[in-house]
Amino acid sequence: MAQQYRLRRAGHWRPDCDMPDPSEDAVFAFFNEIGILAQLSAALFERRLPPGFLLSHFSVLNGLVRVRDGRTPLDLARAFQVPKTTMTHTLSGLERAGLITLRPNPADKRSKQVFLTDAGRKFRDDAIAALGPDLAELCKRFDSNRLIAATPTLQDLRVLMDQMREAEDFPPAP
Amino acid sequence: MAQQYRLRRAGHWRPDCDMPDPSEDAVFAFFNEIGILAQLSAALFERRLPPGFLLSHFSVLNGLVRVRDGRTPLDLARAFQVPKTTMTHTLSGLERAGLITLRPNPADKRSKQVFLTDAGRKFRDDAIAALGPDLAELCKRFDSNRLIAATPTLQDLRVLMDQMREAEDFPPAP
DNA sequence: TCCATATAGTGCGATATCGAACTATATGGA
DNA sequence: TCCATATAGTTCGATATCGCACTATATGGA
Repeated sequence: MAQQYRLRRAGHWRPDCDMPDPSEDAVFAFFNEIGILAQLSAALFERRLPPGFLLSHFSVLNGLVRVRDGRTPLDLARAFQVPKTTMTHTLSGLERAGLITLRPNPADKRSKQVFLTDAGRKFRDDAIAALGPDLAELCKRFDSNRLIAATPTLQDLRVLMDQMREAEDFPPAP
Repeated sequence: MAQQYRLRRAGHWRPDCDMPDPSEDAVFAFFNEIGILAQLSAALFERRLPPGFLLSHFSVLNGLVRVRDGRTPLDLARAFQVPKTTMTHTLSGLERAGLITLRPNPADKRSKQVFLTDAGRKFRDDAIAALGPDLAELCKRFDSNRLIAATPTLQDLRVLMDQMREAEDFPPAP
C-alpha cells in the first residue's frame, strides 16, 4: 500500500515532470492562500450566524434565493460540490428549523423540491445584515478594488477546475 | 432565540450601513469564489493521497518540512487555524501511520515536539510528486501568471483578516 | 410491453471537526 | 516561597461529512 498511489497515472508522470516548472511553487502558494482565506472567512461568517448554524446552512438558503425556489436536493448538491448524502443532512437540519420545506416533485416521483419559508428568507437576510459591519470594516481597511480585480481570475480558474473534475469523473473514451 | 443574533454588535450596525456599499455584492462574490476554489482544490488534492489520508494530514507534514521540525502541537494548530483538539486528532493519526513522532518538549513539560519520520518526509514528497501532473495540466490550460498576479492580493487580505480575527478574540480596551 | 440500466433520495457506519471541561505544568507577583 | 492565574495537551460528547448500499422510480431499447 505504501507506494501504490505513486504509480497512479504513471503514464502522465515522467514526461510532464522531467523539467519541473519553476512556477509550481508559486501555484502551490496561490492555493495555500485560497485554503487559508476560505477557512478564515468561513470562521468569521459563522460567528455571525445563530449558534448551531453553519456556513453550509446559509449557503443553501442563499443559493435558493439566488437561483429561485424549487431546486431538487441533487441540484443543490451539485451546485455546492457536496455529496448528496451531505445535502440530505443539511436540508433536514434546515427543515427541522423551519427554514425550508421539502415537497414531492410533481415531475419525478423519486425526487423532491426545496422551497424557502418566510422564516428561511428572513434568516438569510438577517445573516447578510449581521455580516454588514464586518464587510464595511473590511472595505475600510482593504481596497475592495483589489478584490474586484482578482475575481475574474478566480472565476476562470474555478470554471476550469470544475471541467477538470468532470473530465476525471467521466474519462474520455480512448 | 429567533432574533437574538440580530442584535449582536447592534452599536456598529446602523452607522455603518445607512449607505450600503455597492461593492458589497462584489466582495461577496469574491469570497464565494474563494470558498468554491478551496473545496475544488482540496477534493482534487485528496484524490492524489493514499486512501484514508486527508488534506489536513498533508498540510501538517508539509508545514513541518517548511518551517522545520520540532514545532509544538499548539504552534501547528495556530499555523493552520484549527482548534487544538483538531490538531491533537490529526497528529495522532499521523503518529499511528508512522509519519511523525511526538516527543516531550525539554523546554516545557506540558508540551510536546513534533518530528517528521523518514516515512513522513517520503509521504510528503510522494504526495507532491503525485500532484505534479495535475499542476502541469493546470498550467497548460491556465496562464499561471494570472495566479501569480493575484497572489499578493490574497496574501494581504489573509494577513488583514487574521488581524481582524485576533482583534475580536482580544477586544481592545475601552 | 418488458426489462436492463440509470437516477433521486435515504439509512447507516466510519471518521473529522470542534467546544467544554479537565489535568499537569508554568509564570509572575505578594 | 506560595499561590492565583495562564497555558499545553487530552478526553469526551455533539454534530458534520461522506462513502456504501439500499429502495423507489424513470428511461430507453428489444
